[in-house]
Amino acid sequence: MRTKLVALPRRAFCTHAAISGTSHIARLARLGQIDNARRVFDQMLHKPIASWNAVVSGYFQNSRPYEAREMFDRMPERNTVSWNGLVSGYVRNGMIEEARKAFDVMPERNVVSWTAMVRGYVRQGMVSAAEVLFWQMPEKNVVSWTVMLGGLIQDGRIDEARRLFDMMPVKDVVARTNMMGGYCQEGRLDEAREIFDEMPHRNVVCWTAMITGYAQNDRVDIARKLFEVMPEKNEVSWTAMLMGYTQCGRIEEASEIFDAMPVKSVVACNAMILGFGQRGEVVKSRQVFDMMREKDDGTWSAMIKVYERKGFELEALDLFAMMQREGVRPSFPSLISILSVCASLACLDQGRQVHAQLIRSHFDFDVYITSVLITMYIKCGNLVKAKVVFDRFGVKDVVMWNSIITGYAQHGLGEEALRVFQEMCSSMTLPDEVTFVGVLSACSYTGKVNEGREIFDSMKNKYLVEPQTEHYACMVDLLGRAGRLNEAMDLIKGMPVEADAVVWGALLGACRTYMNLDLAEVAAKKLLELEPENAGPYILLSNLYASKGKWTDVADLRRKMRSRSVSKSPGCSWIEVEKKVHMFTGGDSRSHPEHVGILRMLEKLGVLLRQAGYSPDGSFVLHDIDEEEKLHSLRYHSEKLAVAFGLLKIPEGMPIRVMKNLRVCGDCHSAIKLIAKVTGREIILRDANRFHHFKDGSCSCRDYW
DNA sequence: TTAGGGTTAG
Repeated sequence: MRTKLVALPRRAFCTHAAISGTSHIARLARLGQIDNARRVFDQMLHKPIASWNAVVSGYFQNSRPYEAREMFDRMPERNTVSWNGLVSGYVRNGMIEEARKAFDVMPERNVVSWTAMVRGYVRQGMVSAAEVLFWQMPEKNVVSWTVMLGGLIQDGRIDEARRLFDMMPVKDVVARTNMMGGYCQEGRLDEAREIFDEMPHRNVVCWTAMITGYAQNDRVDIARKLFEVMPEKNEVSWTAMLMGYTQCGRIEEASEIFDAMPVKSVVACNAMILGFGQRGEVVKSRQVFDMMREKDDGTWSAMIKVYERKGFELEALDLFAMMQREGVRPSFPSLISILSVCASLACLDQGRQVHAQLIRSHFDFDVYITSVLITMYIKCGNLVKAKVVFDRFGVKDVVMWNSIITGYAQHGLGEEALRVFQEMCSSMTLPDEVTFVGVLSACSYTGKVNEGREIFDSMKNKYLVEPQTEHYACMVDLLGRAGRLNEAMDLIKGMPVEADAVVWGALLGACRTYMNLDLAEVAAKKLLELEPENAGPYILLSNLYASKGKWTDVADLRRKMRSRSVSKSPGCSWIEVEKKVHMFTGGDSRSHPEHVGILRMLEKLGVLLRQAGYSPDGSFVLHDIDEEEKLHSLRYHSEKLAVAFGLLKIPEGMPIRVMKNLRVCGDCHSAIKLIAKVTGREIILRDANRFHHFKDGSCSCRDYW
């Protein structure tokens, strides 16, 4: 009697402890704390199979498949759940072959094992393999049918999916929601709505799916009506509604939804950061960001992206540094964002660091991120490194080929670009419209008129790529640079689509080079109609008037600009020194702490340049100001300030890399050529359009830009 | 402790 009394609670205690240990492990693993989960497991005296299974699954859930396998191999005994955990764990980590091996050797299979394997093939996009397995299943339940249904939908085989759906012996909410979502994806809202209306029972998930369906298909107002009447809302449904508004640019309403949400989930906050960012309300984005107590990787990358897109590159970089200080390990999406920041800001040192992180996280085998990486190296002016990364990558896709072709084009390496293009074609990768923009601009930068013409013609005939305005713009540029202005004008007249600002801009640029005032006025007039707020055409035209000494016309233009409140966007240049970016605006060096040194360097250069026979070219200054003032404003152009600072700071033998937000001015171009000569330094300047490699008194663009 | 549906991001 006594033993019984004692034994019973003891056994009850033991079992209870074991169960709670197991569920504790599972909970920790779900929270991403797999190492703590492992500690709990190690401390357990009695380890039931379930606890082993929980640890194995936990490792898989946290993307540590090798440790999961090690635990599995060490298990004293295994049941079907253990084997199923192994199969589904491999599936979850995209290791389909491993999953299949485990599936083939497992001693006993049940519906779960089969379904996990079918799901694995679906996840890999191997839908036919999934179908084969599905029809071999000894027994199926609603879940297995639903997995197969999802596979067909994912494959875009929506009508086949419907046939399968009709064959299902039992349909529950999940299956119906799947079918409904499939129709929504295809834009077949009526069929989706029919399934929704005929559902015997609806839950939050299917209401949300229907709302998303309407929102994604430009029916956000219908979505809102459903949202108002749905019986129960959760964070996800609020977020879906919010997204519906942000995606169609209705930020006011998105913001209202956001304010009304009882619980502001991380996802909703992230969406709102991006939503405000879209409209350029960067401060509001930041307010949401600062308000969040809990942030995920998406939060950081959203805020970084907003900064990057809206031209707050330094803030983006600061935030990335802060993220790392707070110990947040950047994962795939934020690394992509920050690589784009590095590319647009051209901070090579930061970019290199990110590259190292990619290698450490094994992301360097991804085609997509590698293309971003190549672009980053190119935009930082490090073509050699870009090519090394490119060559090392195995099977390349169009985007990667495009990155390197466009890169060569921007650096003025026309021959190389064309060679890579040939290589691409013989590698059986079909060029797309982006490829041709790269190839044609390569021809244009190197003056290969005939090659360009041939390629332009082959686009349609050989590669079945319809030329778009960008391609016409390239051709206008190509002909225009070669001085064939009338041919360029004829091409524009013959365009099947309306010429846009880029096309007219190309013509205007060529008119500037060849001093053709008549055509310039035609192009500029068109441009002022198309983009009245853009300062570019005013400036080009006024430079043209100025260089012909027509100061009354210059004054007229300036009056027009003022009355339409158009202002010249201030030119600025920057340079990275020891992982810090230094920004300079024209005429203003005083804001920099080392302005005294910079001015002294400029004085010194001035003497050296005059000795080398340099005379400043005042035609590049917009205003009709007196000669001396003009020369003064030339001397302090932002690119010159940045170059001077680079000469002070960058060690001898290292190239000086300077970036500018506008096109380099002609005077600076000739000055920097000479600076490269008299100082014996290599200077790489990235302007808004392309790269200039200055060495020994000449530039890689051969004065043709 | 193992298999299915709705929200963000590149």
